[in-house]
Amino acid sequence: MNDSLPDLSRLEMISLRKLWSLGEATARALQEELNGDHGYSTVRKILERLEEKGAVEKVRLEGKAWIYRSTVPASDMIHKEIRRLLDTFFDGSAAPLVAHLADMEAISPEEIRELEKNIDSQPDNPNDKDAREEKE
Amino acid sequence: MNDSLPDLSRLEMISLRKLWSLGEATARALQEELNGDHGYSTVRKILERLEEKGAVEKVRLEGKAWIYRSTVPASDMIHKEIRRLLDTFFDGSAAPLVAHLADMEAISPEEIRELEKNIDSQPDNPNDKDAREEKE
DNA sequence: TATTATATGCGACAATTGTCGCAAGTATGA
DNA sequence: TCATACTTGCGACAATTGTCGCATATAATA
Repeated sequence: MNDSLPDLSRLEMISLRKLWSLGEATARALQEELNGDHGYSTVRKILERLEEKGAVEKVRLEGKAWIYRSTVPASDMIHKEIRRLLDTFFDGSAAPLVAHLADMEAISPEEIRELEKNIDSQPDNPNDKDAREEKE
Repeated sequence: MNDSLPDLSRLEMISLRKLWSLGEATARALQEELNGDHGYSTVRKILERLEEKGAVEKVRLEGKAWIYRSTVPASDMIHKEIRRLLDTFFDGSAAPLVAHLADMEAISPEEIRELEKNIDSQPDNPNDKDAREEKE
């Protein structure tokens, strides 16, 4: 039901993902988790914006530094992104994605075929817009 | 192979995708294909930028209007985007994506299990000697 | 041919995104 | 207690993205 998940930029998404993995972290810890690909100030700004967007919260202080934690369920956000990819490239249907996955990963064709059958028989993807339906 | 695919914005991606479907199209036709969600000037600007990025070319004139066509293979671009999603959320591995897909689409568990096995046995995860985690 | 649509080339702009720098506050150890 | 190390709070900026408007050019047609 979380259709109110915030829109995040690519870097914000990557950062949030790291937070999910870490559980919680200081800006410094996150910066390190990002392999130093981004400066400390940059990471702090990202965290600041994630907080503004309501995707993260300052939990408490560890010494002098704030500790952050994600406030959005990983699965919800991931589903939303998968949905976006599905909508963008395949009119919302999952079967073509699996086909591409097979092409990329060389998954055995038989299983893919069965899988596709199952996906196609699902009453879940009208062309797009909102077909937000879940069960959690 | 084509790692030199241009980085496109969300709207540019959506537009390019429509061009793949249409084969080729004028700015006007594309604008209509986008369901009027975006103004004519906006669509023209998107096309202009896609051309600057080398993702699209002006093919010829139809009357007074330019006709555009994608210059990048759909599959390459789609693979790149799938890869991005995989890298962002699953350290590059496809199995978790399929699991989420199953959760979203209610694909039968058995087939997913087999599929996952196949994906995991593939040599697809170079740079990331990652860790397996999440899935709540 | 003069009018009327419709395109084009370009410029403009606000919002978003990725990047930093710096003054000022604070925990810690010498 | 003071210096050192590390934080925070903010501001700044350039690049990107999404959106348009307008003057000019041109095809269609009255």
